[in-house]
Amino acid sequence: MIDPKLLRTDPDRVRDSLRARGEDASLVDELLAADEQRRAAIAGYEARRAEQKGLGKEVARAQGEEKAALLSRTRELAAEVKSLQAQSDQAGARFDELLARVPNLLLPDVPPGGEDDYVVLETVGTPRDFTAEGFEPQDHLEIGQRLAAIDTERGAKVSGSRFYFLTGQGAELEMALVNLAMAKALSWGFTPVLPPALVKPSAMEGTGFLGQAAQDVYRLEADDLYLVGTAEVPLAAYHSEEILDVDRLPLRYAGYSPSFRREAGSYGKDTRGIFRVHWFDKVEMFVFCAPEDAEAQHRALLGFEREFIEALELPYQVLELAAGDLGMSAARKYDCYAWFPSQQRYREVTSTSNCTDFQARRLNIRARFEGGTAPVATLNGTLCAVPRTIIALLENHQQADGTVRVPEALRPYLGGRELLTPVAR
RNA sequence: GGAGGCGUCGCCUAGUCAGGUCUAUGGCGCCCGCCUGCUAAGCGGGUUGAGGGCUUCAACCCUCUCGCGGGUUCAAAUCCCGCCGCCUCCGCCA
Repeated sequence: MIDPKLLRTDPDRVRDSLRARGEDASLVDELLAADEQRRAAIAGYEARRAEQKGLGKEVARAQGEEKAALLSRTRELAAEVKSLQAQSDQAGARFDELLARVPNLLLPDVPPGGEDDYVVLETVGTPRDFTAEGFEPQDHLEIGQRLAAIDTERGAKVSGSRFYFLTGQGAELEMALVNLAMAKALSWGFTPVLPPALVKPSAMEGTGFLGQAAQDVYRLEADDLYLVGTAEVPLAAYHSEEILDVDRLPLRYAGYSPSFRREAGSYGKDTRGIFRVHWFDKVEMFVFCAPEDAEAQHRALLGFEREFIEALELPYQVLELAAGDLGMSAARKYDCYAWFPSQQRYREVTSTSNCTDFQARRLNIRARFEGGTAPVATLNGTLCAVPRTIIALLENHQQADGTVRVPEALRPYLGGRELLTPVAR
């Protein structure tokens, strides 16, 4: 959530942020009205309650008739206090509910517009010219099937559409990618984490995934648990309700976990292969830091993502997303899009968000700064989303003879192998 | 799944049976000060967190906070109900 004090001190800033995201700014006026009601109700309750407590002490001291007289007075007061408390609770709940609907404030210079209004910050590397090499590039599914690495047919048989098995070299590839990613993260000072993939509603709510994104989340009705769509959720909630040691910030974690997404509303989109699936594994970076360090940490996360993509020798672009495409929690977001030869375009492989203090407020994660405790900033970034990374690898490094070249950085994690080779089935 | 025990302001702890100056005790740790060749000890004070009032700051004041949520009562750390977590034992299982 945003800082509720801002509503009173700088409501126009909140309005501007809502408008830039393409949302209705009248929410701010509703909130201001609700805030006033809430404050009045609380003040009324607190005054009466103080009176009641004072009388209570007199009752404790008094004896006999005096006590009986006091008791009859305080009985009336008790009823009044109870009703005032109910009013105050209700007004507070109304305010909280409205406040939870406000998305994070944008950072300066976030590009205006929606999904298509991203800004390409940089293009790195050059897509291969397969025509000049004299062969037609195949798409990842054909390559994956030839290598006996990807099996979507049996995925559909066992689990339904948008499911797959990684087998043989495909399974080895995931292990290699994850090990490379984790080794790099470790060298950068991240703490490796294997988090739970099922979380309570509070964790989902706190990370902002039960807002507009709720229809994309799997829920286990019988146990009131959610399947996480990213390790960001358990990693963020890891320190919920805690006051962190400011001297140990930034805290940086690299979580490896499965990710589950219903992909509601994407029917018919990216149906071939493993580009858009209901389940995949991912290594996710997560940072807790002081608010003033957040932008620097964000640039660092983007740098780590780029280093990983470059280690895999993939051509890519760095994008800054526009206001309307940030999601509820992010104040700024950078994506890396890798070149996909079969589609002749760049597609998303990583994404990093600066959530400033938005998630920390919801999850009650603070640190003791000079001048008191205050929410920290949280940031997240994809290090390796396995299926999309596999797609990019297979397609970009395929060769005319049907083999796939293994980039040098990955070889140590594949027993030194330089090539993935077709397997008869 | 069954039985029992436990959960108090950083850590430990008193208080819960017999509801009321509990405005939560004491110790450790930590912070500030005094004292002091230095250090230690000693002495004095402070030390849960949140929201609000006053507001330049500080001091001060109010409400909430004894795992969480309800209930009983004029009044709940204390009584009742539900839930969560931890520990011990039993059963089942990768």
